[in-house]
Amino acid sequence: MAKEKRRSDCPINFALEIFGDRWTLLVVRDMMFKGKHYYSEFLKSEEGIATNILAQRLLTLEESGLVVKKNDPQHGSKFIYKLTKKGIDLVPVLADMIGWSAKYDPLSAADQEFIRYLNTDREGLIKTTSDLLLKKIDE
Amino acid sequence: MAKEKRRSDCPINFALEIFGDRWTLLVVRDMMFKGKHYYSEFLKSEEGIATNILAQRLLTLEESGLVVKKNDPQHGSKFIYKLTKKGIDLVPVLADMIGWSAKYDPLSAADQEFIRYLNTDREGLIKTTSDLLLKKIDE
DNA sequence: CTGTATCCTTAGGGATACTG
DNA sequence: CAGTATCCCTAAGGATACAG
Repeated sequence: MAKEKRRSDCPINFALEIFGDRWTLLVVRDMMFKGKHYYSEFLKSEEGIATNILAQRLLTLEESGLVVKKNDPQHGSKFIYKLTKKGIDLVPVLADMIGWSAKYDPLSAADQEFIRYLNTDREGLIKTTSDLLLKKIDE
Repeated sequence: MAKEKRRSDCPINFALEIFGDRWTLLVVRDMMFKGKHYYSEFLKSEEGIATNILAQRLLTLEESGLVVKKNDPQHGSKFIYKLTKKGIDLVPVLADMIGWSAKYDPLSAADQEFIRYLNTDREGLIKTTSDLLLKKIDE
């Protein structure tokens, strides 16, 4: 967890060093498309992330500035995790990944409405999704 | 390397199981944006991939159908690696990753012309890049 | 509920030597 | 040149227990 020297200044490498692993983007997905905000909600996702891994990824997501952790006024002792603008700006990347998988994965469980929206009005989809998330930042 | 059971049918998970690691997309990047086609060219990239890792990733990329390996008629004993349509269809994902990193990485070495093209005419950029790569398939 | 801590196993990966 | 094969070490990750 100590800060490692980056391997290069290539933008693809920069992105990979933040979310180039098999768990980080699943947590982002949960916040981005499934409206999840709580630790216990992430834990319940079907891929079955381990509690120590989840805690670790939430921490690095926070350190990278993609996520903020706040005390949740509503639920008292609970914490709430939200995407920042920097995190929300990954909507296009995730959306395109979904589109690609929907095209090539025979078993894809992608939401068909989402895919049609993506294919007919990508800009609109991204704006709608992003605006919804941006509004949540200040709640 | 044995086929593992997938963790879920989520499209994001599908994508991550193919290229959700710290090396695969760097190899794809080399083919997609740097015009690299040979093993030795990938080895030379500045991130310094190890030879065993490179061989392994090229194999899984082939198995996933993103890359094809052919004997290179020009160079005799050499092999040439090319992106397939399935691989080329990742251009939007990589392009958006580059755009995101260029925005948030202070040290980003992203090509400025590329970024301006991306921000002013994303569709055009994707089409130009993809068409170029598609033409190579049958060479 | 939200994590830490621990233990243990496996996968990832660097270095290097070697083969067709 | 294009890999394989080793060796060895570290990081990733699963299971489970426990603490604030």
